[in-house]
Amino acid sequence: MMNNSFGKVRVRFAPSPTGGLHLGGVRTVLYNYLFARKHSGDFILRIEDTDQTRFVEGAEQYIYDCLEWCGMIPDESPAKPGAFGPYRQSERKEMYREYAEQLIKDGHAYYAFDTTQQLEQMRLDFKTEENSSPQYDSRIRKKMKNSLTLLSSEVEKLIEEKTPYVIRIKIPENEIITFHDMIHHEVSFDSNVVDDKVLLKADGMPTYHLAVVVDDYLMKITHAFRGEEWLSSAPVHILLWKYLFGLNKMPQWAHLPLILGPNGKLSKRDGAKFGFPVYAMNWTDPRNNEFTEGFKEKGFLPEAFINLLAMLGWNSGKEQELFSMEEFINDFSIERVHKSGAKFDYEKAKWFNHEWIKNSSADYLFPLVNDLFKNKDITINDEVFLKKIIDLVKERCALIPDFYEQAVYFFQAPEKLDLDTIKPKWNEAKTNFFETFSKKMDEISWTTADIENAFKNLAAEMNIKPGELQLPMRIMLVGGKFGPAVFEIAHLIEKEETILRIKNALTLLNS
RNA sequence: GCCGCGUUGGUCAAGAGGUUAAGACGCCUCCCUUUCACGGAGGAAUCACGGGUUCGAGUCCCGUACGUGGUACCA
Repeated sequence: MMNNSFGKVRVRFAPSPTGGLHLGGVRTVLYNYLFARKHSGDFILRIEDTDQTRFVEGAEQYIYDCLEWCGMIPDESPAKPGAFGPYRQSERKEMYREYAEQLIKDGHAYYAFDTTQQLEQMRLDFKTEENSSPQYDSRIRKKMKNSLTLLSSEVEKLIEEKTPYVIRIKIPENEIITFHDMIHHEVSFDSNVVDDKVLLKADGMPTYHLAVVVDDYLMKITHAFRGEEWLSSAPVHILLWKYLFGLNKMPQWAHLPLILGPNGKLSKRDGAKFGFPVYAMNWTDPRNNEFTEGFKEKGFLPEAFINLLAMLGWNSGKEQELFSMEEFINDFSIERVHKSGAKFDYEKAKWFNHEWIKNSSADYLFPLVNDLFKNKDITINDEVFLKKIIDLVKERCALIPDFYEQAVYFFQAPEKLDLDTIKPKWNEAKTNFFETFSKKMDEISWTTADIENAFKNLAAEMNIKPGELQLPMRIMLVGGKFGPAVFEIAHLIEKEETILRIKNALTLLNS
């Protein structure tokens, strides 16, 4: 897909490094990434750190880590500069001013000297019932302290005296600003309800509005995808493009629908409240040590995370729900992204992960499960054995940590036995059976089939239904009512361990 | 308040004027399995509301309601 005067497709993800990367953010990256790959374009990471008061230590590195975990490495970024650097807006500070000055020269912007207090006063003074929050607009600006109301000599004087000022865009009156959005199609705004946004702040830094337009131009961005929360400020950006570079050079816009929580917009509070992660990876805010859980650490596979995110707001039109990144790249189209926000459903998210775990090989899962056990102080020496166990239990695991409960009894005797389920029906005959069975084990060649045969033959001999013995056997070995075939388990934990666990259980049952 | 955007089962969604309104998650029943899961077969459950347009509307138009975003020298 070609765009305007540029050849190659270039898209960007432009987060501000303020900490955490939530579901919606990752999905924005994803759609950018898929689009870039689909059209053999470039995927750029630009750090939008123009608000120096919100800088958070480690936040940029965290973004790289998340992108790497998800398998979406940018082609150009602060860490891997291309030909359009620098890639941090704070390092581009000097580039923005000339564009702001140009706008003033052309009559599309002006200096404003109002202090914060004066702005607050204005909002108070002009507040009415019909207008609960007055904006700095075409009507109000005539009453404020700016280069539109001041004499040019006064303006020069103020600037000479180093009076702090900002540069504001001068929104035209009575214009309908219309633009095409790849998802929403035609969107239009009345310029009379758009305010004169600050373009250049008193500290010389641009606001998002100026920076995004200038950088998208300078970086030759062809398609700009961002969250729908930006739709309301789109008219400012459109105007800026028109005044600065020409609408024909403007990237195509796509405003992505929001991802919602169980009641309304998704917040990190929802995570704590409903017990699901909202960030890609664990994040601890260095300012207050506030911890927010991540999908990675919760036990999600990155493939599953990507998969579930992609399906939240986009659909291929086919029945297929499980997609690899390659398949997504192949099938993705921005036109099929939905207009409306999607509510995040943790149950469905787990289903995706479960499917991915089931479909993953033991080789792939091994490092994750191995780490899990290591963190629980269980060292596994036999890699081949663990992989066998992984294949045996993976269909029972929705999240990686589930492997612990589902497999720990292969490595150590269960700490607690669910005796309550067998005690009511326990009797001497059963004790007798298990004692006899333990003694007979030496005669059994220790294969799953032989154990089962011996077990069933003895049950028949002693006139007990095998079914009444199998559950007790399971609880003795596993601790609870779960896990794969019980004779398979006996086979895998070996004869001595089997005898030992039966013996211990018998002691408990008869005490 | 004002402005923008949106609205198909509880959730994700297919659907682009004529369908018995797909499919998935979750829930329920049954089968498989004398465990749990996997797998298989069924089931309950939806076009926000009201007006138009049309022979015919989930699909087009208008209004209302509801949701959501913006309304910062934050992004």
